[in-house]
Amino acid sequence: MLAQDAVSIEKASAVLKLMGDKTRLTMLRILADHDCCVCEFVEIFQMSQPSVSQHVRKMKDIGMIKEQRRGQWIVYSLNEKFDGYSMIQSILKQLPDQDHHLEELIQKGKRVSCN
Amino acid sequence: MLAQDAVSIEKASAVLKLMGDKTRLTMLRILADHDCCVCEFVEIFQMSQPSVSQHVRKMKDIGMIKEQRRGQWIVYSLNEKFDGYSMIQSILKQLPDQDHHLEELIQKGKRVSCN
DNA sequence: TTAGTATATAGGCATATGCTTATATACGCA
DNA sequence: TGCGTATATAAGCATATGCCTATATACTAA
Repeated sequence: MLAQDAVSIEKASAVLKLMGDKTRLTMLRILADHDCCVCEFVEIFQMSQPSVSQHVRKMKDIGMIKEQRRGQWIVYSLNEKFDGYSMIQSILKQLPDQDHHLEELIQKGKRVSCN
Repeated sequence: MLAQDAVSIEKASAVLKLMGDKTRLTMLRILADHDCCVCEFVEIFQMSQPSVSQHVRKMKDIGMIKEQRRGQWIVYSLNEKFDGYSMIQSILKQLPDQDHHLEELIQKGKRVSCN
């Protein structure tokens, strides 16, 4: 059972490395509850759009998150088919939810995705 | 229950950052089953002793591992009192055991600690 | 087609990281 | 005490990382 779910050290270290950045970890924790697009992350982290795009790209490249175009926006979400998905989830569920960021976003009228 | 065990994003990202290095992650996976000293890691990773010491130091500084002098050697082990301990364990148990490294060590007659 | 918005990519820069060699410190034992 | 072994620290270097600005691309809607 454990062996079945086992992820290689190489893969795991790559995943953990990406999760070792505070910004990305927060993004992932948010994505665990809410899909988001780049412009929402820009607002939440008060960071330049290219910086957000780069963080998102790294996570997408490795397969942790997936994208779905929705009109003008590209909505990102956790990729439940990623073979490190259960590890990611087991980590994220030990972190405090980041709903305050979403609430702030809504208050500002900047929430885009609807889920 | 989750909230009780929750680790801050800051703390978690610091832990995950350290775990995001393949060498350190392997060390931790080994330590989950066997205490080890620096010279054993040097043998296992075929890496300079200062490099090993630096990896170990980072993990000790943050509190993930603890040390115990045993005569000439300093034996390192996971620190079960670390407040991210359960997160670390939940990650490590999803990784393949690294017993082959220990076996090789014993075969070479380089195993030091006895547990 | 054109303007506006969302996102991606390119290039540059400051800092962080991981490794090395050289050296210092700590302990065990003759 | 003095030597051998184990570990830590210092300094240097090459590469990686995360951020920025500038610019390109993609889509919507007038």
